Amino acid sequence: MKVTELAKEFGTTPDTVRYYTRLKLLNPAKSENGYKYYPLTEISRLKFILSARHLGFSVSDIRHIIDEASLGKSACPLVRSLIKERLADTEKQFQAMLALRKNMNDALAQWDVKEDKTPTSTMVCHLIDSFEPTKEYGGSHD
Amino acid sequence: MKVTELAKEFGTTPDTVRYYTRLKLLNPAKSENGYKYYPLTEISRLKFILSARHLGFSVSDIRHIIDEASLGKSACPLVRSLIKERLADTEKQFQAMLALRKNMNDALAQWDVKEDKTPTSTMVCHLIDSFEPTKEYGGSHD
DNA sequence: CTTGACCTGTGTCTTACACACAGGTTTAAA
DNA sequence: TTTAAACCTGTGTGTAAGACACAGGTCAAG
Repeated sequence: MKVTELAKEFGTTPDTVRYYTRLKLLNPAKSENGYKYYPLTEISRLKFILSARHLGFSVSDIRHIIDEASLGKSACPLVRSLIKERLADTEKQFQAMLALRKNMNDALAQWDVKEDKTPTSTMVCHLIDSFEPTKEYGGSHD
Repeated sequence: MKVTELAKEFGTTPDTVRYYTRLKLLNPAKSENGYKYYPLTEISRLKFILSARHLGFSVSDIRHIIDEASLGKSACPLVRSLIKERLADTEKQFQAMLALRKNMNDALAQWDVKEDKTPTSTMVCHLIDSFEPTKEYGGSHD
């Protein structure tokens, strides 16, 4: 399979396939014309990489996992351990986004009843300057 | 005020202050010794920038807002318009994180009852390979 | 006057690709 | 058969928002 074929097969982009290839996560054969051809092992490896990405693993994680597996060892323990870290990261980001979203919605609501004002030397926009986060609890969890 | 003082005052880092200064969002005076000194107008401008960042505006957005205000015009209409875009972006990312988090939790649960396996030429880790997203509805909203 | 704590600018690094570009290759039509 | 479209190649750069490094200047205290 060639780059674009492969990309389409798995619903990704040629650039992504090239990217992984650049990082040597994929190792295609090169035909005489200079084109890259991906044999079955590389095809299933791409599938693996994409699945792992969908599970929140970073490309660097994936590299470590592949390295482990290529030593003949089971990568499963590493995978189990890594996903817990990534889940914790995701949870943090998720909470941050939750708070951000709330702030944004609160701002929209507050601003609805405020008029526009012209700026001064110390005030670019009073909407933003006067916004208050509507704190519900003092964040003491971090 | 000097860089580090300013950063501490608003709970950010000197690097962040320097970054905004590099982008000319802040325009400190330079004293003879070469140090940067931030007068009151710049101090309140930093406060503005940080508030805007907390509301999900990008640095680029902020630049546009400041540009608008520096023409003497009210930046409020722009601000109202931009935050709606950013809120939509945030909502999208939020939903994506929600789905990711679910996938990760599902994976953890599924894997709990699976044993480790050694890799083969076409399988790096069966945990990842065999993971199924537990789709609840066919995502047809984008 | 020296030590240590601050400051300076500038340059590089990060993530996971997307996009650009100059040029080689293949394919299908003319 | 010529040629033009449609593919492919590697490599280089851009992205967001800073973090970190580094060589060197400056300042307060002992």
